[in-house]
Amino acid sequence: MDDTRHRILDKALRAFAARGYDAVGVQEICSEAGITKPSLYHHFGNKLGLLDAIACEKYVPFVDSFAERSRYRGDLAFSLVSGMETFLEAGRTDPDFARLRVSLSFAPRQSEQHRAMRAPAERLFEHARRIFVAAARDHGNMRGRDLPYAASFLGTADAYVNLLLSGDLDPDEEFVRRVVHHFMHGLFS
Amino acid sequence: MDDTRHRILDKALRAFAARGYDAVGVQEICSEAGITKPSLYHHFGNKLGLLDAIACEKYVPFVDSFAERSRYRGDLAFSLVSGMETFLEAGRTDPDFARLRVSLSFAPRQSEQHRAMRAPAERLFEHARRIFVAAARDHGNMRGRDLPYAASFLGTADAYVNLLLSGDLDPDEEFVRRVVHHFMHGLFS
DNA sequence: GCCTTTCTATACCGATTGGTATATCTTGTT
DNA sequence: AACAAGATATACCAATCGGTATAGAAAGGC
Repeated sequence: MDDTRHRILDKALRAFAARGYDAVGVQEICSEAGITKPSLYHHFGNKLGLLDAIACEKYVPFVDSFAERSRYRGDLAFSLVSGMETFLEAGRTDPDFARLRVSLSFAPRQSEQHRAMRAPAERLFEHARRIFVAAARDHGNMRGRDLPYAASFLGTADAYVNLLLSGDLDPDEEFVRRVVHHFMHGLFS
Repeated sequence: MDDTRHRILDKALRAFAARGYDAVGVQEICSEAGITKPSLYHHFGNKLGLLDAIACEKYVPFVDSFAERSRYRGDLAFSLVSGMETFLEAGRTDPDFARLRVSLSFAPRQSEQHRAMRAPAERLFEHARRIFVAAARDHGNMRGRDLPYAASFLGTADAYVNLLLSGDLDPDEEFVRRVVHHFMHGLFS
């Protein structure tokens, strides 16, 4: 059944998020999902197929959502607030995926995890970059700095998601607005 | 010999940085170091002992260096530039350790890696926080925001280290100064 | 000389790893 | 009712995992 497939993926995601891809055995996922190994391998091919499915079914939609909501339409603050909200809302609605994504955002380059998540992660970076490239047309002195701006913005976003998932933070709208205000106008404003 | 111990740790660090702690077997580290398992276990007790040694002999000095160089002495820009330089210089002088540290900065909380690096990582965060707590005495409207400021600063620093290690960035002094300027005064200045 | 301590290698351990050959069961189609 | 196709289980595989019991070198103190 398709319900089985969903249950397997759910348990796998939870385990990967809690202890990391390599530390979780296939057998454990099967036990948690109440099935046996051949069933898992029927649906996903191999262990890496679980990550691929997560990339396709979770990461890609997340990137799409970020791309659409943060697209520059002439108001940089609006794009950055929307983008940051996308990150934080995803952390609330699907904390397991958010934790996995954050933990893999700086993963070792030769690891299987990094390879599986690489494509959507790079797309995410490109979309963040586009915001600043587009905004530089209206704000000349931003020109040519889109790479460090994108890296800084995403690094900051991941740091806040990490705080959120740790329970050290419960960001409301006002918080997000202030965070972006800091990013745009500095510490003292 | 003490030289053996150092060689083991060096190979372990390189492998962990490239592919992740769980993906690297003890046997592989031994082969790389040109020794056998009992020798490794004599020096480090168990596999986790390798991470503990890295935490003690690499992470702790890094945190100490950051704490001393970034200590607030009345000039926030100077502290932040010094702190950022500590990160980037460490990425240049010891890229393997830097890659491992960055890859573990958002590691799953229940993983062995996270537990081993937790203490120095939390100390690093506390020292970053202290900068902003101290600076808030001179700049009143920063007060009470030290947690998000520290998270954002460290997230940004890790993002730049990650770019540096990927070869997408070769930050000079001017770059660091501008990054901190952005952090303090915003995008447009 | 001898003895103790530190270090290293041979050879092995049980447990778990990812993965599969084969058979059975379920389900919709004709 | 017969059949085909997808889904699940039993039982197994070789390989690798982290770790160790035992014994032989090496080295310093006496």
